[in-house]
Amino acid sequence: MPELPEVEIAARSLAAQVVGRRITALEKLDWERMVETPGLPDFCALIVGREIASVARRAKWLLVALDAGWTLAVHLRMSGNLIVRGPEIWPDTHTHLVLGLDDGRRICFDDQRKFGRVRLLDAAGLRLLDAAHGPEPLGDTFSAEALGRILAGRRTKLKPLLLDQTAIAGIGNIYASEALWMARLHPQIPAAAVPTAQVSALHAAIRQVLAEAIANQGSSLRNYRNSYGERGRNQDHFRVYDRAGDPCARCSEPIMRVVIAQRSSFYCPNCQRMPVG
DNA sequence: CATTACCTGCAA
DNA sequence: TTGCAGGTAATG
Repeated sequence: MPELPEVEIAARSLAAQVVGRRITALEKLDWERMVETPGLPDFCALIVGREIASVARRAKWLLVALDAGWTLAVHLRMSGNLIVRGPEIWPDTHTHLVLGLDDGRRICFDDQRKFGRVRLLDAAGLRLLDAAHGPEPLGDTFSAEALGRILAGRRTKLKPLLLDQTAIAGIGNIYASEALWMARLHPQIPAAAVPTAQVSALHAAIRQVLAEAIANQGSSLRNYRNSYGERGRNQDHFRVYDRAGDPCARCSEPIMRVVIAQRSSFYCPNCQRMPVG
């Protein structure tokens, strides 16, 4: 479910509610596989008593910085949400991890499909997590030239490369299709075959699509909610994602759905042509 | 590169 | 009943 924009909104809405609060208890954990590291006794012992210093995002990871140098790293995967609830609301069957706070509220990790994961990392662990990901597409270092270097020499298809978190961080299945439509690039073009002018177009498209989605509070197709439990509205602005058969906004040709690297992909067969050859 | 696995729920 | 879902890791 959540890609960069959704995780960004989740981080912001969580920060607004919990920075400065102290974690007083691990009140519920009914899906132990959710905690990847450290082991459960250590996780519980280390997290209780920590104060929340800040909340940030790296790639699709939520980073909750705690005191004493620890960071709670949370990956929402397909259906996870971090939602802050008051003491009067006891969460539902999809709430698998609950952190009690010193003001009586709780941070609830809801996850219908149970793919979400958390890690409690020290500074070294955080550096490793960071180093495992490509550049932030909305960051200063992500230039058109930087994107060109990422594409150069790669024989993989363009869309799967956009989904590779070690190449570029944070892009998922929705925004890959959306950015390719905006840049008029066929999703199956070999990455190295993208013409230079189109590399610039793709760079701009990636940034525009992600920035628009953040401005719209993320996309809520099914499960996604911010940390207040509210839906995003970017799903009302998709140009191609989940719109097979609809007319292209540029040329009215019907949008196609194809499967590339085992993922649904949406594109306009007229606007997004493969170069000849 | 493709397949399978991890899970649950929903719509066709 | 089947297929599909915003992600990722582990296998041939």
